Amino acid sequence: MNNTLFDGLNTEQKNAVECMNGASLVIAGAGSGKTRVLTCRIANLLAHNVPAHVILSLTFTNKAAREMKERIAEMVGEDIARNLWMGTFHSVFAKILRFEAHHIGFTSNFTIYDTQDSRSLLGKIISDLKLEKDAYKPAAVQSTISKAKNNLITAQTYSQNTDNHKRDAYNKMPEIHAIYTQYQNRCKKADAMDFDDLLMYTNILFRDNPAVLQKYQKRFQYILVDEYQDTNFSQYLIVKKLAEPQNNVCVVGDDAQSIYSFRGAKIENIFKFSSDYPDSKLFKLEQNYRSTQTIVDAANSLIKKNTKQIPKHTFSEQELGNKISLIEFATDIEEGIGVAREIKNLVADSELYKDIAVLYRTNAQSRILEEALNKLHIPCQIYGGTSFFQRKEIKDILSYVRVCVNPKDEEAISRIINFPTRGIGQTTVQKIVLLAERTNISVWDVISNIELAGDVFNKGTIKRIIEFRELIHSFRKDLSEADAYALLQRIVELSGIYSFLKSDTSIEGKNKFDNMQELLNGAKEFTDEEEDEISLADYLEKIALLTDIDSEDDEFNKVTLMTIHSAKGLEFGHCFIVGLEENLFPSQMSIGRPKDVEEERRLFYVAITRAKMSVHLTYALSRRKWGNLTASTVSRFVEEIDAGFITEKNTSRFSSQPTQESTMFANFTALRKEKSQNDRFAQFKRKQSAAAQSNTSSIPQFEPDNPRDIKSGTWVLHAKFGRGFVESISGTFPDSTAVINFENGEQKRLLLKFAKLKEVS
DNA sequence: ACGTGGAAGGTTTTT
DNA sequence: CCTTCCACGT
Repeated sequence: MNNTLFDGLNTEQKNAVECMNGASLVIAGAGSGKTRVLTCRIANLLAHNVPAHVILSLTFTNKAAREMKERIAEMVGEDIARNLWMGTFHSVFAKILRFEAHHIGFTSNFTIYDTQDSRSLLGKIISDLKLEKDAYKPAAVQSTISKAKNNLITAQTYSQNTDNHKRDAYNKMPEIHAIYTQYQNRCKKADAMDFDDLLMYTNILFRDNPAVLQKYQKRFQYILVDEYQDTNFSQYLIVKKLAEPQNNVCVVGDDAQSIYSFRGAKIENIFKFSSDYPDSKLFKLEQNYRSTQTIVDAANSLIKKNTKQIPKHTFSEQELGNKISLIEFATDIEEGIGVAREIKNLVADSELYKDIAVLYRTNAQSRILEEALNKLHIPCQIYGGTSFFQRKEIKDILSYVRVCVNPKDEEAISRIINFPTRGIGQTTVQKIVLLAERTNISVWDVISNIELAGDVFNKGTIKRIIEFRELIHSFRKDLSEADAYALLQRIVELSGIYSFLKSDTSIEGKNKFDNMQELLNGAKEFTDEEEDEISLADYLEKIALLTDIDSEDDEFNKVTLMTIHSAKGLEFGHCFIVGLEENLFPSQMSIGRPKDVEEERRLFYVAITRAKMSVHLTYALSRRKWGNLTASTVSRFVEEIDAGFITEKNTSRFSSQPTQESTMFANFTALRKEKSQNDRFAQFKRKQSAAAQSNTSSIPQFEPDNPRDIKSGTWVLHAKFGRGFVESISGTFPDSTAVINFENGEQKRLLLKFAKLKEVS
């Protein structure tokens, strides 16, 4: 039919694309062109007159969905591609749940609680139930409940099951069932769902409403699932139910890359696909088009050590390539510097920064690496860590929006009821919550009828609560008319957040103020960008389900720093995999549990196979943990790669002189205070406002230098103040300040990161 | 009600 | 090391 569709596909890929009906399992090794197969398969369906809106394609990140949509749009046109249902499980089914919310006792404006929100609620419940908080750690309780939800065990079934009771008693947390039950009640009363609820309630919706299920079964005639090896039971069942009865379901995955079991993912899903769908076809994509032969063979030699696998033989016909280098360092700091130096070497060999990635097991490792790269002036971008939207000031502002959209949102109310402080203290809040509990209404309902509780609160308190209520009411009035940006602007102003942050003159406070501005700019951009009428609820949902990978854009030439988990599905020319030490990678948590070590091994496999050209492994003999130096040994995984693929370089013997080392160390400890750089959203916005500022100035336009490069004792140009002499620089980036004597006679102390200075001779 | 300071406690990985 | 929690003073 459409021959161009199949151009350049190998036989197996072609077969996988061509097969339209029935169930198919595509085992796609790393770099085997699986995204291509998925996009071509969808394009092929469209070419056979399958309407776009009956195709549901579930991806692992929103970014993957966006990119796939773009590629399909190039093939079949934007008008058609836009009608495809494409996104993560969470975002697609959140959308559906909003349509169908009334069936399960929610409104379409329900809030999505993030990990922080749900943990905070759990903490409250634990203290409400008067349980020992030493035994009941919110994080542990949260993960137990999360696991239950991912296996579709509701609070009710959980409470009835004696096995759960036994296990919880063994873990010294016998009351988890009570916490779970109350947690679900509180969430429902708050019209809120956590991430796991999105999937669980989807299952409940389909289970209890056959007509609704039928509607979506009819709508989604073709279902595609990417990264199937990382689906959990809840997701598995959604797919299974929706696909019935035609079972036009195509799942793509690689058992060797299953790395999310901590989140409930079941590698078994991919193992048993063929028995779940007895008529299913199996396609194996075994040729790796991404990496050199050495990389593929080395990765294979590693993954062989795992016991249970779907048999496959992945191979590369690319060049043989360099061996994998292995470098030992004396300390974690030297490891960072060593990696930075190696990157310099690559760049000297005309490689681009953006084709290089540094991958690590834990986010905590990122700082030292970032410092080292900064030190050698290597541009880099960190993904993950505390995201912009999780910062306190941002969450506080967004909590106002959340309360406007859904006043029952208890977590949001408790964040803002006394922020900025308006004389409604802890005791008052506790009383309100207690009253809500006792009368079985929401916290907002109590606030709405606070006048009736004259015996519980004194007059002044009631007055203040009413003021708060009226404030929210005034925002809600504008909800339908004002766009996200306009309302946010009103919120920060009328709530007092604007003046509160403005009056905080500490460097931290300035940072927060700046973040607030960035949030507003981001909202403006969002409202401007979207063609359709966008509600605040949409804005919130977008933010709630955002991943840091989602906001990635490749236009900057920077080295990528990220966890291996985040690197899933990505590829880079050259990969540095750092911290290959026992108890770090494999993680300490996994050691002793063979199943977990296998997952760590798969994680290492994923890391290696991200690279096209070269892989560099590093480890340090000592590493700082909680401020203490701890000795470490090389990871078992390194030795599991066939030695023939590795060349060893030992630099720990050539480490710097003690004196140099100690000064270097001192510098780094000073640098360590550096924070908040790891946020691409913020950086992106900073860039934008920099551009905006230089346009409005009366001084000739100029490109500011990197603020890190500004030295004291030099002449600089400032957009507003003109020429000036840098008297001194103090503090560490990004909080470093410069005292500058300007030619107009003014002396200013400026935060370097905002000052937009350019050195002049 | 609210800010401060000192002590304790906490690290995988993420939608 | 860095964050969070609690007790105390205002």
